[in-house]
Amino acid sequence: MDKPVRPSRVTIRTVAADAGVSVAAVSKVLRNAYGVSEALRENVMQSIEKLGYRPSTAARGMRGRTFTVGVLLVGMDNPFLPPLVGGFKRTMAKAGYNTLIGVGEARTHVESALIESMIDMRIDGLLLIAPRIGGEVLERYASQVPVSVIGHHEHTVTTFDTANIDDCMGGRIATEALLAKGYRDIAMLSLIYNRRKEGQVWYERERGYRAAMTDAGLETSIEIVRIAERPEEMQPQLHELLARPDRPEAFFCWSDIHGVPLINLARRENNSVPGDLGLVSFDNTAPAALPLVDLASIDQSPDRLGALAADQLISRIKGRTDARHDLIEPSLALRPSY
Amino acid sequence: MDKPVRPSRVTIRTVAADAGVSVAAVSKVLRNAYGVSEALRENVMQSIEKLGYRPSTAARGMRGRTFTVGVLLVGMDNPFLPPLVGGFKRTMAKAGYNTLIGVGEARTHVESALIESMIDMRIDGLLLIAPRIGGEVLERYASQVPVSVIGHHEHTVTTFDTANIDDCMGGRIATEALLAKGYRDIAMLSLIYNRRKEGQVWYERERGYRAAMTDAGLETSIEIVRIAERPEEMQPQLHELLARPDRPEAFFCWSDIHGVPLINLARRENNSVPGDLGLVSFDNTAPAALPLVDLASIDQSPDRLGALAADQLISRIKGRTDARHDLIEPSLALRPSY
DNA sequence: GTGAAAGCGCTAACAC
DNA sequence: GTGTTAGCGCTTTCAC
Repeated sequence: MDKPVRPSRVTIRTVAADAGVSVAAVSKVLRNAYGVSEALRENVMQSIEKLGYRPSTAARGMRGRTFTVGVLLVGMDNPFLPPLVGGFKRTMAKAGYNTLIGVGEARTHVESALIESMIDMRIDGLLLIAPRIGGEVLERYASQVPVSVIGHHEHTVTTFDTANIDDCMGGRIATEALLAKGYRDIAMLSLIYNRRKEGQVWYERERGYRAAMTDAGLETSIEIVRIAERPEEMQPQLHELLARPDRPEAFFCWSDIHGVPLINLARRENNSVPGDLGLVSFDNTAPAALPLVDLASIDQSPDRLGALAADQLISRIKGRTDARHDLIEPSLALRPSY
Repeated sequence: MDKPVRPSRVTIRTVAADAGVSVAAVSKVLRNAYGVSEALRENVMQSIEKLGYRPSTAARGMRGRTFTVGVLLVGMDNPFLPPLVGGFKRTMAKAGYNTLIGVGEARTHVESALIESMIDMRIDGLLLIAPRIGGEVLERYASQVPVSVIGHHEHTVTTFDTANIDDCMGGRIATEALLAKGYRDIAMLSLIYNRRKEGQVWYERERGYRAAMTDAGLETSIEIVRIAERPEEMQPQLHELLARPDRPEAFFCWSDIHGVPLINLARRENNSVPGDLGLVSFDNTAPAALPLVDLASIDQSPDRLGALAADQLISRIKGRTDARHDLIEPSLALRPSY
């Protein structure tokens, strides 16, 4: 009474029997392998259709490919992710791959557990989006399965691929847009960090900001304000920032994660944006585009980025062993917030 | 050169050899089965630890449980989903289950393919969130794997479980909130549909709206405006609605999917909300809570809903065969939009 | 309490 | 061009 009753499964053997051929023949038809006559293929396909046969991914995983790839997300909350995953999925689907997603909840050990679990299911490839775990650990996983990483600049690594937008250039473009409007006292809103900053997207964006300020001869005005990521901590920090007597004229926000709450709070506290405050943000997510928000933001072409990572993964699954580290050019979604 | 080299895997046999016991013994320790001495268990655990052994989910799937469950999402865009999936994941994790997610892209055949793929991986259970496919097809899947469904009222079905908030009551609460403020000419914004309406959440919400209006003696004022879901089509329809000479005083929106764009557009076109227009929406997603939006919305307690579905699935995996159809009570997130 | 052995459904050599 | 067969890594009787 403890084991649910299931109708006995249609296996490759059922199909073989029905079509009057060997299991090897069926397997070959399934995998489009060479050495099957048109007649046999037709015959087998008919049986498959008739019996509603579907190969067991689990069993496949024990020998060859599962035709399934995994995606690891930090969390589901960032509205930047849906279009990215969409672009990835579509490209993988065209190549005949299924996509399964795991959510790491921004906790390192959950993330590792999920990655291992996917590897243990014998997925054929793995896309990691803004993983918390560092390069060395990633290399270990990359030795077990083809890996592509988005949101983590590792240009020297050879064991896995990376796809990113040029975050440094994005920071530069955003800052230069503010400079072109005449702002001079421009600060950047970035992230509080406790781990290594090299390779992090926000750090690259900081580099772009610094470069643009320096080129404009404003290195003395460079100021990076670090704000928490979790809403409860972020709000009071943003509030405090807006109340500063020496508040900068304008902010470049490393992400809409900070940018959208900031413009909301600023306007709510009767600052006109632009006017009292200039704001350019990063990621160009849906909330930034809401008419009541209307926040200028650097666009990452997330769908293209996802498709790019998919291309990398596909070619790596096919056998490529040298690394690709691709960058996409960012652009600014112009909106009247600065 | 076409096959990537992988270090040979640590299998159950490696562990058995290292610990000097049989594979059966290792398997039993792994599954906490009866009939293993404390000494043997200790011994095996040590080898597992030492070798960094992880059982292959794929191989497990061929015989027993995979300790993995699947979630099928319509799409990733709805900000209502992250907290729901979070609640589900956490409860499943406590029971020792991994959660993998598939995205159906609101297309029926993608959805079916994904469900079948997960079943073919031998997941132990399946959570379907607002599936496009109908009850009959769901029953077929439910015969292959334990299934729980959110966002689809099917109170009579016995082969799978459902977890929902009481959408009808939600519609009633929202409408009554508007009535209490003195609005009388209240319309509802709902969905254009081409498939069956029974069991759909928006239809349940419509029922609640109708009931509240009728109870208030306003059945003659009942009006349901149907709006498209895709942004490109939605925008002009909302615009047209706001421009109507006989525009109702207030709207109950079936979801923030319509509610958030509507309040944005209304204010952008210089309507004061509330004042010129009263608005109560449904789902209480993050964008509704933005200070510049500040839209009253029915809260579904998505985390509790996810946890509820997880409980259902766990008990069904354990062998329960009678159906559970649970409802959660909705509440109104009070905000000054009406 | 422990181990030997028979599969689970598939793929891929290899033989015919 | 087609079939035979040996596993893949695990679970699970059933002897001992």
